[in-house]
Amino acid sequence: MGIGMSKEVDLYQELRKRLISNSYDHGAKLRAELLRKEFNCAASTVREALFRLAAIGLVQFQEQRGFRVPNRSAKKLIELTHFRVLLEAEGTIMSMRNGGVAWEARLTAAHHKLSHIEKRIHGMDDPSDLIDIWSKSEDEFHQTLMSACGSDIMYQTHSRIYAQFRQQLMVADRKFNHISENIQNHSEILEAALSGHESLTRAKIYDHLKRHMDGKTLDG
Amino acid sequence: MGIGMSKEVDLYQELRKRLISNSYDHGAKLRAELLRKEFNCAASTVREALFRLAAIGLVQFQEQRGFRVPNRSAKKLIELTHFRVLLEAEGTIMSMRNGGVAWEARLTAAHHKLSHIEKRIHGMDDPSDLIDIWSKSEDEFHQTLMSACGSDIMYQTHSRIYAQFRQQLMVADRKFNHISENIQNHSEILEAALSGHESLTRAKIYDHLKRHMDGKTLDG
DNA sequence: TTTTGATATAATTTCGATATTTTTTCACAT
DNA sequence: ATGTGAAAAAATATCGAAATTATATCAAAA
Repeated sequence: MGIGMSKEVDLYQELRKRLISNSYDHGAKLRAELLRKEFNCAASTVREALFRLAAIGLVQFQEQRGFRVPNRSAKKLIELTHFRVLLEAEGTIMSMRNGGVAWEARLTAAHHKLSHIEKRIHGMDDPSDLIDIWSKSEDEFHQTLMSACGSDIMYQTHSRIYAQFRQQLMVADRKFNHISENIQNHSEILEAALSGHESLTRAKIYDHLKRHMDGKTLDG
Repeated sequence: MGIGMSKEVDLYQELRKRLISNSYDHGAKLRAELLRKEFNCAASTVREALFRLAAIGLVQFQEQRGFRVPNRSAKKLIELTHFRVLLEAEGTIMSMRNGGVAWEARLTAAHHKLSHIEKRIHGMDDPSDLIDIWSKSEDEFHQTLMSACGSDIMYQTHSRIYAQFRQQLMVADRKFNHISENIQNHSEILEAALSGHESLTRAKIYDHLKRHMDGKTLDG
C-alpha cells in the first residue's frame, strides 16, 4: 500500500485494473458485501470506490439496485470506436500543432517501446504473458498522441473512452490475431504525425480502428 | 419527494441545480457537515451525492481535502467551448443523417419554444425572472440537436460538457447582452440543419459559440 | 398451468459515531 | 518581524449497524 493512499484509493485502483482486464464477467453484479469482506473494509467505502468507477464508465450504477459490470454489446463497441477515432484524430492534430519537438520526441519514444514489444509478440506462439506489458505500452502510445493537445478536458475524456473501449474488447482480440496489422498501423500513425500531414494522420488513426466498427470484433 | 426517489437523489438534483446556476462561489468549499445539516441527513449521504457530481465534472474532489466548486478560468472556458463545438457539430450532423422527420419535428418544436422565450427577453429591461426557463429551453434545444446522433456515449458526454460550460459562464453572460445575436444564431442553426447542408451546419454551430473562445466572455 | 399476493430473504441505502488526516492557532526561537 | 513546531480545532474518511427497498419463495386462487 502506498504512503498517503487511503483504503478507498487502493480499492479503486485494484478494481479498475480488474475491470479493464476483464477479470469479472460482463454484466456481473459487484456485490458490496463480498468486496467488503475481500478488502476488509466497510460497505460504504466499497460503495464510494464503485461510485468513482461509475464516474468513468467502468461500472454501471442503478438506483436501488446496485452496481454491475457493464454488458458487452456490438453497438457499444461501435459507438466507443467511433468516438475514440473522433477524439484521437482531433487531439493528435492539435498535438501536432502545439506539441513541438518535445512532443515528437515523446511520441517517438512511446512508439519505440510499443514497436519493440509488438515485434516480440509477433514471433511467439503464446504471447499471453506479454498482454499486461503490451496493454500498458499501447495505452501510453495513444495517450501520448493526445498529450500535447492543450485541452485537459479532451485528454481526460479520451482516457475514459479508451478505458471503456478496452473493457468492451474481449478475449478474442487479446490473442493478437491482428498483430502484424497493428505494427503497421502504429508505424503509419507515427510517420504521418511526424510528417505534419493532418488529413493523412486522421486517415491512419481511422484505419487503425475501423475493424472494430463492423460489429464483428466483439466475439471473434 | 418523488416516489422511489432516495434522499441522495434529491440532494444530488438540488445541488446540481445550484451548481449550474452558480449559486455557490467558484472555488468555494462544499462542506459535508453544513450540507448534512441543511438537508438533514448523514454525512456519507452528502458525500455520495458529491461524488456523483464530481463524476460529471460539476464539483472537484481532492483526496483527503474534500469537495469544492471548480474555479473559473479563461483557459477552461475556451477548452469547454472548443470541445462543445466539436461534439455538437459532429452529433448534429449524425442526427441529420439518422434522425429523419421525427427528429426534424422535435428540433423545430424545441426551437419554437426557445425562440418564443428569447423574443420575450429581447423586449425586456430586466429579464432575470426568465433566466430559469430560458436556461431550460436553450439546454433542450442543444440536447435535441444531439438527440438522434445514435451514440449514447456522445450524447452523454455532450450533456456533461454543456453543464460544465454553463457552470463556467458567469453572471455577465446571463444578462442577455447578446440576445439578438443568439436569436439569429439559433435560427440559422435550425435552418442549416433542416436544409441538410452539413458543412454549413458545422459553421453555424461554430459561429454561435466562437465568442467564448477569445477568453473575454468570462468576466464581462 | 399460470397468476396473484403475502411472507421471507437478501441486497442496498442511510445513519450516528469513531478514527484519521488536514488545517489552524499560538507559543517559542531565530 | 519571521519562521518553526507542537498542540488544538476542524474537517474528512471509515466503520458497524439499523432502516429501507428490492428480490425470491411459495401457498392460494383463477
